[in-house]
Amino acid sequence: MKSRKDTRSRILDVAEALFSEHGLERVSVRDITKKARVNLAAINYHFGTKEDLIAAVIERQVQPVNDARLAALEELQATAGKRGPKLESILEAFIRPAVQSCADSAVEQTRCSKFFGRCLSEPSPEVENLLKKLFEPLVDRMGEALKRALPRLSRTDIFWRMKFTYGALHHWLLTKDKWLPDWVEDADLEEQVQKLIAFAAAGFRAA
Amino acid sequence: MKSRKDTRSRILDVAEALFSEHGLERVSVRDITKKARVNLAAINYHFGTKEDLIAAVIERQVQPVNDARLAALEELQATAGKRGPKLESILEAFIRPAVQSCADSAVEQTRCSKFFGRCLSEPSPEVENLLKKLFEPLVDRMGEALKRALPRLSRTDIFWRMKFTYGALHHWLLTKDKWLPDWVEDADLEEQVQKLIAFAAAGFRAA
DNA sequence: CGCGATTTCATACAAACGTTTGAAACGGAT
DNA sequence: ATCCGTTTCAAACGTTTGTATGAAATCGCG
Repeated sequence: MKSRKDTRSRILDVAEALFSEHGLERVSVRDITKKARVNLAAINYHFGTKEDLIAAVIERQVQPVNDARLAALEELQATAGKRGPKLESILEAFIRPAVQSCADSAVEQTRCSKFFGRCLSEPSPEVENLLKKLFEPLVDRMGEALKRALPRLSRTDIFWRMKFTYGALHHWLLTKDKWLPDWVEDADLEEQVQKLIAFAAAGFRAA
Repeated sequence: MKSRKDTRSRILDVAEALFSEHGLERVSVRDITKKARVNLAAINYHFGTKEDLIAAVIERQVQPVNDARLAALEELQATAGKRGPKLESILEAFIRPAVQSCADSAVEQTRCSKFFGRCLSEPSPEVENLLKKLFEPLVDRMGEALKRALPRLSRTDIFWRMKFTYGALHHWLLTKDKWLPDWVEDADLEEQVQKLIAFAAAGFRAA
């Protein structure tokens, strides 16, 4: 019972890293098993199919981030006044866990960000449904909180602006270390987070 | 000389459609040749490798959009006062051509949008370099125009906010017809364009 | 220890992949 | 009609893919 979890989680780690770096489709089960130094059959034994492995990696990556988002949101609402939490705080509750989860993986800061971004454009129907399942509750709660912070905005407007914010966040995570002109002052991560929050907050407050 | 262009462009059309729908990696040359009703070897004959075909599709899709963006930008600057074009106009010059190119393809409105979004997360180094080449001049010109419209903003800030806007645009294009809650009022395309422009403009104007 | 269940292993399989080949069909110019 | 360059074709190539198999190894437990 010891080495099972060892193999299983080693596969998950390596798969996450490789998927992040090269995309879900370009990585073969052989690439994973070789780098994880486990037998080729281990993936099918532990996860079933490659698709199931992908789902497991996504779930392990996305679930805690969205849980953290929901937790941050609840804490905000618990400590907020009768008018609910401030817009910037809500956006931070949404943005920071995604960024944080990257910093946590220590070894390679960009890994999670990249993987995070990848998921969104992988068109396999299974992945799509999984993502829908993982994000639906979050979208609902975020929508409620934002509606309270911006009562003049319609639910539809909030929905679209959430989508815009979402896109900004993920495109930033996916490409923030790429195509950087040399004249860009090397802003650290925290600074960029603040810039994004300010940008989205202003966008939400647009007339 | 007649049927050559016929075959070539039929391959390009089908490839664009299939890549958009299923992603660059999940579509095989056999899928393309079968749907285009051309011989299997036609792709290698006309384009070289599959990678070269991908590059050709991307170039055919992205180049005219970016050309239209640059043209719109130049026209704006020609007719603008001494303070340069308005922020909203600059953003519209950036956003609308991408949307327009989708509407143009008539048959399937979502096709281009999807393909557009796909390119960004396909990590092949060749694709990356091609995209860099295709976007670099646009990023430069946009940066200049925005710097004139927002003189108080640093070039770095403009760069990041352009990235955010870019992400919002492409994520919207990629997912606007997906995961739509039933309570979202069916806003038409033009309305959504205006929402995005307003959102980004406010974001750019943030303190 | 010895037994039953779990995990690892080397190997094999069929299918799908991108690409190549050489001959056949075609086009327009002479 | 003949010729030459271009384009199409059916067939095959060697890899690589995801998955399956059955035996060996390893484990916890009585």
